[in-house]
Amino acid sequence: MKSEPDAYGIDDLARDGVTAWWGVRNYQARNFMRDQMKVGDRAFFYHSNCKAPGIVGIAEVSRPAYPDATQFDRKSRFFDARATPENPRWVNVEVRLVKKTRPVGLAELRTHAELATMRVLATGNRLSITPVDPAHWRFILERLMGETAT
DNA sequence: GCCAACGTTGGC
DNA sequence: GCCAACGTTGGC
Repeated sequence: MKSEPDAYGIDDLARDGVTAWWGVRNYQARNFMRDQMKVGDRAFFYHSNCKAPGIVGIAEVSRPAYPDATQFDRKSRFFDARATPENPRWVNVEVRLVKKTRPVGLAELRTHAELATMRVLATGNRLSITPVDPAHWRFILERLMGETAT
């Protein structure tokens, strides 16, 4: 899950403990939240569009997809006139911080052939949420972070 | 700040 | 349904 640290970084999540992943306005990313992300699923927290892009922590889904309130808020930049409470268009999940990790930078990720097919590393990838292959998950956790995969 | 890549919009 | 134009993302 990508976030710009200037907007909401790992330290914000460390402070809040739990946060709603609102503001996603991309259909593919929405569908991942709506159709695939289950409570207890884990995710890498990735800092994007910043000086040192990369993975900085691990988060866990704490609430499944539900309508994103900002789509109904006329004052929000995420307002969507086509969305109604009866027919919401956008959803968000909630995630909690599992732990901060050492930063595993994008450049470092790219050096590992084992991770070459990671979606988040694909050229031109702009999706804020991408699935992580279990083998990639384990590799990063065990080999790059020195954690025990669960 | 630049620019490549991508998703969305809207004219036709 | 095609596709050009546009806006956004995000690494560098």
